[in-house]
Amino acid sequence: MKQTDVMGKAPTTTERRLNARRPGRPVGGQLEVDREHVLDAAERVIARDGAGASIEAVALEAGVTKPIVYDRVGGRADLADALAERLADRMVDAANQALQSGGQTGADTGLTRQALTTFIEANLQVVDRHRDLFLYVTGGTTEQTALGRLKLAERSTTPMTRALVAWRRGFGQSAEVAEPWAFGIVGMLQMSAMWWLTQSDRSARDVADQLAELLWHGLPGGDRSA
Amino acid sequence: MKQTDVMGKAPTTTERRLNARRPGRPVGGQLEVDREHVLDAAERVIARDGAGASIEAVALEAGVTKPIVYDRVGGRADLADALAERLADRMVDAANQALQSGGQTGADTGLTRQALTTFIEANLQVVDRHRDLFLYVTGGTTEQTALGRLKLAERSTTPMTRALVAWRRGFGQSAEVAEPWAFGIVGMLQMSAMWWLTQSDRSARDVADQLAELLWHGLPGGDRSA
DNA sequence: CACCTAACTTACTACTGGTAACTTTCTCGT
DNA sequence: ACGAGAAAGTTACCAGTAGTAAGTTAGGTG
Repeated sequence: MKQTDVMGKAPTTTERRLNARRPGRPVGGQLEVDREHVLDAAERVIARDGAGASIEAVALEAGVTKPIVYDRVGGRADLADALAERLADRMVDAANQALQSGGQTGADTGLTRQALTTFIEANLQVVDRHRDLFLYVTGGTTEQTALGRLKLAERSTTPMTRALVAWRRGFGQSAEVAEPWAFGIVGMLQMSAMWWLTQSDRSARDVADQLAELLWHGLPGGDRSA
Repeated sequence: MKQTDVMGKAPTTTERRLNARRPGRPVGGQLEVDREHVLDAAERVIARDGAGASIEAVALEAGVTKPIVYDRVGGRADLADALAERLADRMVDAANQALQSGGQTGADTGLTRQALTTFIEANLQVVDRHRDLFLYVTGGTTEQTALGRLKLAERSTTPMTRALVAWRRGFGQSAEVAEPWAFGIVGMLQMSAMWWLTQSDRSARDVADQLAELLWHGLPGGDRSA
């Protein structure tokens, strides 16, 4: 598998570069391997090999060597961070799309209970579709990645915080609760997703509806007495 | 497993055993190093060195060698599991104690908003007191430990699920929501704790009160219109 | 007493994240 | 035009970790 003679054909730069096994600066400028390329490869590896994927496997899948990965995306914690942002964006997008196709505009207009259910269900389905990525991102032993988990949350919560601020202001109520509420809700969604994925056989819609019920009416439910 | 209580005939049996550096079966029966001893050592190491503590460090702190740790508690995932159970128990205890000293009995009688705040605050304070243990337990890359995180949740949720079932039944409502609600609430608490520990300078009581507000009245707040 | 088993310790494997050192190509000032 | 230095790779390596196999001694048993 060692084709040392390079001059035979003139393959496209990509081909030759990715197979370059000899050290030294590559001919013809920089490798067209950027951050996104590596992140895509990482997602593929994680989807294939599970959440325990190693940096080396990512480099192999991306067709580059390890130091390239470190140059493009940074260390393992940074990789998890970047993937967390992607996943969070996908969740936000899915939720927005679901809300729009349902006739709800989500953030700007009044939030309804129905919209809340839709939002939660969309989130569950994204987690379901990217199961191992979710595990990879929410895992991580070092303190760095523990904070990275917060970053995923932050990315998810930023739009939610904005929506909550507007929502509360619309009722003339203090918006100070917006941030803890947003983090709390995201935590609820993450844990529920984990439970749903591994221990429950209910439908996503059922779980979403039940969580929406809690978030909308609160613990005492519709008719409270205490 | 019985810890063979050796007579005190030989002074410092423990001392000599723990310092035994020569291979072979120890004199005077089995080492009185049981699971609890190792778990205690693990907690000390984590409190001292942070969440990145290694098995080897745990073994050293416990005064034993690595295979002993593997024999007594199992691999790294099992260790995290066991510590998770301990932490969860401590949380439940703290919450119950706070509720009782506040005149509330928590699970059996009617739950009030005030009791909910107390409950949440007690949880936050336990996490604060065992910061690195919390990080250690909620971390972990492998799928095993990811499920272990669920185990922590499960241990916390079991009493809560029971309470919720009773609570809902008391209102003549379906108790099917109890399990997802319990997991969701625990997730909310975990994420909120993380946020509070690392990014917020509010008091535990304030955060607890704000989360209780959400869980009690729901998103629309006291006066809803939508 | 000889031998087998229990209960350790030592020493090792396999792997991982991360980095230093080296090699080649490009660029640019003189 | 040409040589020095910067740029952009690859190789080879290091340190540390989870987990285990093999070796060693004390205790029990026919």
